[in-house]
Amino acid sequence: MGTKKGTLREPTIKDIPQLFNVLTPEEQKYLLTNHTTLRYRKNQIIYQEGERPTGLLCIGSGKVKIYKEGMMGRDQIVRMASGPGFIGYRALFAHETHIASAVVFEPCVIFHVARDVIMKLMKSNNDLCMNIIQSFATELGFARFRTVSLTQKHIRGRLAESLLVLRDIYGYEADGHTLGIYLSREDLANFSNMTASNAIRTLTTFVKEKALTVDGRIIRILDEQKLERISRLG
Amino acid sequence: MGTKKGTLREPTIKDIPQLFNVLTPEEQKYLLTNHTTLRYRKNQIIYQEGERPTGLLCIGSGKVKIYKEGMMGRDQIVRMASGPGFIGYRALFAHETHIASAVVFEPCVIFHVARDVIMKLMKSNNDLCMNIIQSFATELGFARFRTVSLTQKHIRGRLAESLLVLRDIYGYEADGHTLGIYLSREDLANFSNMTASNAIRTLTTFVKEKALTVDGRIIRILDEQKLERISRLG
DNA sequence: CTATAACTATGTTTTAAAACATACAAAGTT
DNA sequence: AACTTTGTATGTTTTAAAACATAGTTATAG
Repeated sequence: MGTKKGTLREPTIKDIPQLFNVLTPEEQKYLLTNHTTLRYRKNQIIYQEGERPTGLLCIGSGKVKIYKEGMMGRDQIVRMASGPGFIGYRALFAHETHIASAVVFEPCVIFHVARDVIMKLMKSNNDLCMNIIQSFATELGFARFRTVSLTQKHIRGRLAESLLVLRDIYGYEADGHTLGIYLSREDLANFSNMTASNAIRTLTTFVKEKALTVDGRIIRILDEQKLERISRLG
Repeated sequence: MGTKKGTLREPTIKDIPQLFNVLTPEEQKYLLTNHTTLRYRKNQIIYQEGERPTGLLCIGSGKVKIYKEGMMGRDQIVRMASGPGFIGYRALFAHETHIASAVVFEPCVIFHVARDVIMKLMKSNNDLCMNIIQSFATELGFARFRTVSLTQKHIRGRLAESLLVLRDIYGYEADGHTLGIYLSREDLANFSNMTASNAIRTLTTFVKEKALTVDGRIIRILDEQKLERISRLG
């Protein structure tokens, strides 16, 4: 659950099991000499809406925010990602431009596997295809689930659910209560389909109801059951 | 564009190009003897939320509504499908239960390819994998796009967009104006994230604005430009 | 062929959430 | 240190959409 892993040693592409572990020794060798390692710092843009993907991107470590620009400059965060996993692969495989932007939230090590290289590997290795299919299936399921929540739940329910989703993705810090991601109120709002004002207000009421405590961007969840109840009924 | 195709002759699994055309003659033979053809009539349930998928389903002909149950029995139509294409494959490849239900909207011929059969074909045929990946990529893109629309656009914009999406999927009848799908006001509402009352009301205003005419479930689009404008700005 | 249910239509009321308006605190710059 | 920017907090107003109410209309079943 912790987020320390990346601080111990820099990850390599071997740390992306859904990519590396299914390859034959031969293919592994090929991949090792045919990828690049990119390092990003906070707020750097990995790719932007409208750009053409050049290959498969794999998060080795770090945290990434993926968002779409909505009406009147109101962003919608469609996904918060962390390693190990793929980003930007939808556009790659749909042969389209990116429909969302990816920006670094916490320093990242990212591996870039050029289109031809990943295609060649996929041609020779079915398990890799199946893993990519699995990623798609999971992500599409999550997208469906969230669409219903974001369109039908009320503000309290949306925010409570978002906090629980963030817990599922990033877990807690060592104390077992502090959310492992430190979003601004605005990002939290953009992840929960509401305005920043309402995110702030609603967080405040959650604090009053003793479901959590807040200290700047540090959110400590005190009562998961209560949040789950709010998420379900709100 | 037309919807007549199915009435001329009953489709076979050969009419699912993304499945059949990429197979070797050998594999085609195997598939031909290892699938079942299912016929459904209006309102029949193909699968339901919570059920476990048993194989890949391909729409040969007909129209299918795929929806998720939301809060307080309010359904959300996540997709309107027609042949040739896959349905229910997300759950199959995610190894999960269905997260949405599929119900027949217009009489369907559907091909069922058992899990083991499709898996075997995918193991031996990469182009098939790539086609399935392509389906996922397209559908995920659509889901993302719709999430932003359904959460951020106002009622008029959502309804206008939904009508244009339905046009893209089902096209027009021979007259070049009549939408090729006849949804109830409630279905239209469930596809546009609004209540039936608001779908009715908003349709009425579109008629007054001469963007379309309505006769029961028959919708004739008169001014696509106007709808596009409403979709963009609303 | 009536009865019952499902669908469509429209007016009225209520409510949730956005928009707007300040204000204060923290962080970063010059 | 003074200044600017950015993020957080709260109160007030406005508005979009839901909820509610009622009624006509069309299907469908007994």
